[in-house]
Amino acid sequence: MRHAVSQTDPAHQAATRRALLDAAADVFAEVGFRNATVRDICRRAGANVAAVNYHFGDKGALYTEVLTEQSRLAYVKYPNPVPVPGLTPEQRFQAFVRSFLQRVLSAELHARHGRIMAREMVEPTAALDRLVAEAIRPQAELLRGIITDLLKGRADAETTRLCGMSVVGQILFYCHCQPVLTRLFPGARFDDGELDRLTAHITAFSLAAIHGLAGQRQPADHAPTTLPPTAPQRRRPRSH
Amino acid sequence: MRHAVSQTDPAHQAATRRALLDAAADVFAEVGFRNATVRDICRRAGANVAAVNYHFGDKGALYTEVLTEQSRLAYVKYPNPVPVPGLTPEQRFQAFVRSFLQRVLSAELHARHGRIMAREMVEPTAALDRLVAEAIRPQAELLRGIITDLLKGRADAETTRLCGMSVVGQILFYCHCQPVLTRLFPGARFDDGELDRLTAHITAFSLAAIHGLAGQRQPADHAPTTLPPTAPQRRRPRSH
DNA sequence: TGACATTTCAAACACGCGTTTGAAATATCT
DNA sequence: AGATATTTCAAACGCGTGTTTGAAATGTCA
Repeated sequence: MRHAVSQTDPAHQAATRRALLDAAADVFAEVGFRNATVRDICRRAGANVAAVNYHFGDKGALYTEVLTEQSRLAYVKYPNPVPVPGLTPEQRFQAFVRSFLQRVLSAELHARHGRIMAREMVEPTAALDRLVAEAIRPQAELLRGIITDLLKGRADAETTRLCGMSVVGQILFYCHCQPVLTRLFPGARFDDGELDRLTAHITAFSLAAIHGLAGQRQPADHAPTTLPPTAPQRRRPRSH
Repeated sequence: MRHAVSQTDPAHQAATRRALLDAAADVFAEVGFRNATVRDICRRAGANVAAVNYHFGDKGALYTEVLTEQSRLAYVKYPNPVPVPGLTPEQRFQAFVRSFLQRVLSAELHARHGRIMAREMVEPTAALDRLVAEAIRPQAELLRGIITDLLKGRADAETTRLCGMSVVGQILFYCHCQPVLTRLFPGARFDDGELDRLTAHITAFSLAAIHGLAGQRQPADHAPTTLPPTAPQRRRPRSH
């Protein structure tokens, strides 16, 4: 080593940028875009107030970058189920619910993705359009395909769509209404520590509903409640 | 008549107060508490900037009053189903879903209640504790009772609770995720114009699910999809 | 070493916010 | 009519915000 890394060398520059992104993700998840202050973000990142404007242009550009990165991180860590040929629609459905809940509730990701998304839905910013196009719509299409298979052609497109929203509504509930839930059931937890329980319930509830709407008999247990999570979870490489 | 009502007479004072409450309800529903400005509220109410502080003390007290009033208005206009002895649990369930959707989506109430509640859940203010105690908890208890009857004692308390959250999650979805829905399905509407369709779907979906979890055969149609709304809708008297 | 580029920093700027103020306007009461 | 209380209003205050600025610090390279 030649000398200690000083404040203005490239390594430290990248570190400042990274620290800002991390601090901003926390702050935006905690209080939302409008209520977040640049001063708070910089303080947590150990940087000067002017750092955000220097590295990202303005507060809005920083938010967009945080949104994109957190979404990407969530999908990399908890990807959607890959369409393995042998799986039944019921198994694909359970895997879909589980990975969705993980992305939204994951403690390891500080539930950042879910919290930021919840705020973005109730109080959209300019970034929502891109988010819908790149993340939400593919997700909706994936679910629609699974539900179409589950219904075995016994329901029209409108019913299929409504079923999809019933499923997503159940999942997002634990993310959107967390403050109410903690007050309503002070002892209970509704985070990713309860992931298995929540996955099992939403899957059982929804499959019973969809099978019922399809006019089928309720099959006893062709949807195993235990299933390898979603896919081999690889960490993405550190480089960018 | 003696003379035109002037600015400082008691009638006009009450009118100013009322105009502030109305304008504030709109603004809080549109942009939330923190993003709402006293100046905007006063401008819409046709009042001076100082009017809020004079009539309510401060912005927070105005918000509390708006929250209370909008909640009361929603429940007065769309009350919970009264427990008529002759009704089946399925009928009570449908009535519960319908009145809940009405309160949250009602165009006549400008969807104020639903929008304000959605914001309060994602970004709670000091008023949330009282709201949970006075409005949300009784609502949860009512639903719990109906679901307990539907399950006919064939599920434990935990499952009952999870079923309740599945139902509420489906309902609130149309309120919380409106911005996403309009982008995802540009042609479709998810407001109280679709009340009958949404009520029918959520009821059918949830009853099929609950009956399935209770291990029952799926009864063909003991839950009529048409039902007198909730209760005779009386307007509350104008006096206060 | 000296010229140049990059990054950091303390300080300040411009603006919008909730709130306060003191006077003006009007109604009420004797 | 005169005194008093209530309500409205324009103006201002104090503060926090996102952003800008110009200099200082540090790196690179000839």
